[in-house]
Amino acid sequence: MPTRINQRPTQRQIAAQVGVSVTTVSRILNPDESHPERWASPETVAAIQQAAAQLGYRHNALAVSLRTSRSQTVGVLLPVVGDFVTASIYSGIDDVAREHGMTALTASTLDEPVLRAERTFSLLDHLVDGIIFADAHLDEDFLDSVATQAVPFTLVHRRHPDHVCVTADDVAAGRLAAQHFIDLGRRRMAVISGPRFMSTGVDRAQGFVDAIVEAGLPAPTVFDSALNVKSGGDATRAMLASSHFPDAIFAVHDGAALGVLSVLRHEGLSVPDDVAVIGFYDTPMSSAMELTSINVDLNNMGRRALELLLARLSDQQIESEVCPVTLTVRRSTDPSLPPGGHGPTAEPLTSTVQRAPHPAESSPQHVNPAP
Amino acid sequence: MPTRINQRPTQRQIAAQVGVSVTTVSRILNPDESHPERWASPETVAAIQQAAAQLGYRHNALAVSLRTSRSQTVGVLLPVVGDFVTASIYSGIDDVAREHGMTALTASTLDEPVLRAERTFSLLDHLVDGIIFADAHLDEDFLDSVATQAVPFTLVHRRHPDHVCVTADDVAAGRLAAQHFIDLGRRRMAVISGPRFMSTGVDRAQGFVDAIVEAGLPAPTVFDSALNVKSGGDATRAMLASSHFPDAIFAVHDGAALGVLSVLRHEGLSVPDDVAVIGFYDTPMSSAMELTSINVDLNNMGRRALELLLARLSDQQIESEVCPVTLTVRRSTDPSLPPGGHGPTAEPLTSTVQRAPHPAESSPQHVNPAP
DNA sequence: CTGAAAGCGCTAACAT
DNA sequence: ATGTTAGCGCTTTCAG
Repeated sequence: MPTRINQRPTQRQIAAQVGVSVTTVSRILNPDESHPERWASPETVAAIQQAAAQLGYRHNALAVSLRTSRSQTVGVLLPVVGDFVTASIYSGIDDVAREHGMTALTASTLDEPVLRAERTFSLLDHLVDGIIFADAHLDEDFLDSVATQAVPFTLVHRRHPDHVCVTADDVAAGRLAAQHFIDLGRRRMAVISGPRFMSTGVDRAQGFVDAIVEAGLPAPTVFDSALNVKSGGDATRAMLASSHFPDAIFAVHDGAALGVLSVLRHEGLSVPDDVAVIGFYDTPMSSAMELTSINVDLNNMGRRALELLLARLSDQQIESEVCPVTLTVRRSTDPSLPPGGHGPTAEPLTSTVQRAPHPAESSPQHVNPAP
Repeated sequence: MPTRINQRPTQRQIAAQVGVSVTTVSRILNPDESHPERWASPETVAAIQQAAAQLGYRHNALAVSLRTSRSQTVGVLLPVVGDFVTASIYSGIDDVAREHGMTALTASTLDEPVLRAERTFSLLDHLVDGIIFADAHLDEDFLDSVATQAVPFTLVHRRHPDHVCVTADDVAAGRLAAQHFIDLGRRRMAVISGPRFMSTGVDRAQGFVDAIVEAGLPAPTVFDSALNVKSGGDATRAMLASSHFPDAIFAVHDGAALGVLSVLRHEGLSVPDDVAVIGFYDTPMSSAMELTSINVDLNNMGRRALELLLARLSDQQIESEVCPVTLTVRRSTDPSLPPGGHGPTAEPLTSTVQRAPHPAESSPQHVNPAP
């Protein structure tokens, strides 16, 4: 029984107990793939394994890292923790990390350069084997300075022209939204983008504007925003106050789109009759609010970002990847769809435009009388 | 200029460059609080500091930890990463960690016992100085087994009877919701709680039921749910299908409340005329949806959880803490309030019940014509 | 004021 | 099949 209460058992303890050297213990506890398995006699192996189990031995990750100068750890820099987008990306990263017996250390940077540098260095202090940046700024040169260090990295979600990244096909997404509005016969478009340093908003807005201009329609107005509920609402109020009132709004973030819907509703405007709205990320809120939204597999983007990084750590050549996007149509653009929408969010299919499925019947609910 | 491209500089390099021993370098780079500053001659100090700066020296956190058996690191176990609640708690923890020059390592457990154990051990392998569990289960004994290790821990958000924790005043919150409904003249109440192993839902439902029964009203029905949009909607449909249709629903999570609102709306029911709704956590969505919600300072809960843990690490005696809750009233219970609600979420005041402020005028919006 | 020596827990040549 | 030796980068007695 592992009744030890204070000290983690060491290989030395095992060695002493079994009567062998620490080297042997180390070898047994780290079965080397290359050499079959004749590193020790069956008895020794058994004895060591039994002692290890009995003492509750666990590797000291720090000692191993120090010795091997490989920490089996990757750092992940997130702009914020706790929003649907970064959480989904992180989740994919974390899955891959676990599959490879690695640990993902996270840090949030709030998109503040000082904090970002501080946290990056902190990760490096912990000898991370690599870093994934989910908070790249288009205009920054910080990443170049990181490239100076011996630690490889990849970017995810937001791109930077000079580095390997895994992004959504943001330009295509913008075009997809534009085409949908055009198909619906809308003429006066607006797009709520994000800060200029985020490639996501910039690229989406670019694709949106391009497609509309190419269609011979008036160029849409682009609003910068902070990509949250409040700023989405603010942007909408600004639109309402302007002379150029739109009949279609594309918000590059569902949070902002919620702000849009909320303000429109309270101004007595009908969605989609007066204004059609498209959001981004197809969050659970999208389906609850029946919001047409663009879907991208964020989880998989995270996965790929780490997989690329690991490939890079194995000295493979790696290249940027662009992930496909789809449009899930709901009642915020197409009132002919059946109401509801509390079923599971539509799965992305092979086609780029799909209808939301008829909401699934509610599963039988376990009801409990009050105690 | 730090043009090194491959190796982190070590104290040995500095020592060699300056012409002193590593011991001296170490002393200078770790100014000891107790001894004023006469550890080295001013020249040596200057030379070392200059060399360190020039080489871009940084501590090797692993080596330091291994030597001192103090990692300046705490582990945080979250049920999920990426939801508003855990993110807010984590944010408070992270702030305190930074203030103390520590690093917070996170891991998500999805409330799965196997994953939780695995991740906890992984944290211990990294020699964390302490752990904060945000994912306690009421019925588990896993924490007891962790207590066997030499690593101290605290709980946050969810409580466990046997361990120190920082929680919201969940029972009071339930009573607050009940009293508000009672004041509004509602009679047929329901509460959407969470899984039975979460103290949060259990305690809130308990307070809610108690207050209602004490008021001489019929005991509310308690629905278990997964505390997300879909399950909130499912529970609502179950209510609609039952004979006991409520005129007031308390959901112990805003996500579930969104599902409630969504289903009610599509069933053609008016909120709050037909059904009043109260949510929990006062998320940004609350104000966008004009949802009356209970507010608790999650960020501060996180702060306190780590502050208590640090106190514990300094051998101080620590005790559980309960954080106050407030009710922010919006139109989902009180239609007399002005419409809107896109302003900032109401700040909790000293009183326990407050009205949402009149929505702030939208700040001037920076509008950019399309490029 | 400074240095020599020991060692945290572990792995990796290099023996034998 | 196993042990010896050396050392990752750092801190910490203990001597000078």
